[in-house]
Amino acid sequence: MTDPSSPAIELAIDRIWETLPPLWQRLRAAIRAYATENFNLSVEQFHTLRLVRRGLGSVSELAAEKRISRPAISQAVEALVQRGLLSRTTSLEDRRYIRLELTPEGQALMDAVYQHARAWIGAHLQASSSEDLGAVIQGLETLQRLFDEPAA
Amino acid sequence: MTDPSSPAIELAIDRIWETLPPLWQRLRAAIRAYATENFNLSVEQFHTLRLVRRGLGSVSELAAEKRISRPAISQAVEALVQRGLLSRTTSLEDRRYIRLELTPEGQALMDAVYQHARAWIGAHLQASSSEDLGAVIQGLETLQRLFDEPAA
DNA sequence: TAAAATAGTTATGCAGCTTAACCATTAATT
DNA sequence: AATTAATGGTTAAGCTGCATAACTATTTTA
Repeated sequence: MTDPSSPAIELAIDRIWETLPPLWQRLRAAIRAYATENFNLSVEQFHTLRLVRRGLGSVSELAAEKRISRPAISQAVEALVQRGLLSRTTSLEDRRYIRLELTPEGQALMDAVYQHARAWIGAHLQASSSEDLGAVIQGLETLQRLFDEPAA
Repeated sequence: MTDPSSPAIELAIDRIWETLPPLWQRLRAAIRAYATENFNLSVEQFHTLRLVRRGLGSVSELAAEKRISRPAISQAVEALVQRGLLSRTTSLEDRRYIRLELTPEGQALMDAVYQHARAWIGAHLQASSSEDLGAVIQGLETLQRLFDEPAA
């Protein structure tokens, strides 16, 4: 444990502010440039499909993960179903529950976009030493662990 | 330099994907909960004010930093000027240029919200060892450096 | 069996972004 | 010096993504 107002914490807070928002903006911009142009897919739609691909299989789960309302996800899912990228299947055990899955077309589209996003990230990481990569990986792992749960 | 398709790069890419979006979502949610409730200020408005506070002083600079269109920033700025949080001053040297500044009220509001956001981050970092903090700081510094420029 | 909880949708409205078209001012071209 | 191009900013119209409120359908609980 560390003193709440220690200089190290202050430093980390500033670093988070200076790094996270711009990096996220850039990643979004890179995806937007590719996905909208080639597939007419928005960043948020990509994000939603990505979570389904990762195994989140219902409106409620998606809403919780993205920290937005269920209606918002419901509408986003509807559009993706209309486009044939997602499928909805009512569960037989619990008929309230509607399972979401990528269609084959959705799969293929995600493979392409995800591939491109990885290439974009990879292009930046190519200029890095192995020490750099280690630092990035370890720093992000630590961040993930620290922020995974609600604050103490 | 590292091989573009090395396992370490792949690992870093996955880690970025798994960490960045959820962390950003959570930070946004924390700001939203506080800033909208107490000041009726949206996350994007906060973000814009924050950049002005950091020294970005024109519509074009803000648009470039946020990677969005000038009209979008222009409208956002207009709303903030209406609310008395930002001031616009036409430059005397170059009369196309309109300098943006926080008003005293804007300053005060930013101090309060920023303070709260820092507290939110700090609350998570309290549970961290000094090694954790070091890893976070170094990892983010490295990320910032690697992504600061366009990809090679 | 009635009440409460859970999963999802529909309706309505607002905020924030886009592109296209525009004005004003300054810099570059000739 | 006059014309053209570039820069900084705004206005207009339209779309996406989000919110809350109110609703249906199903399952759980009391």
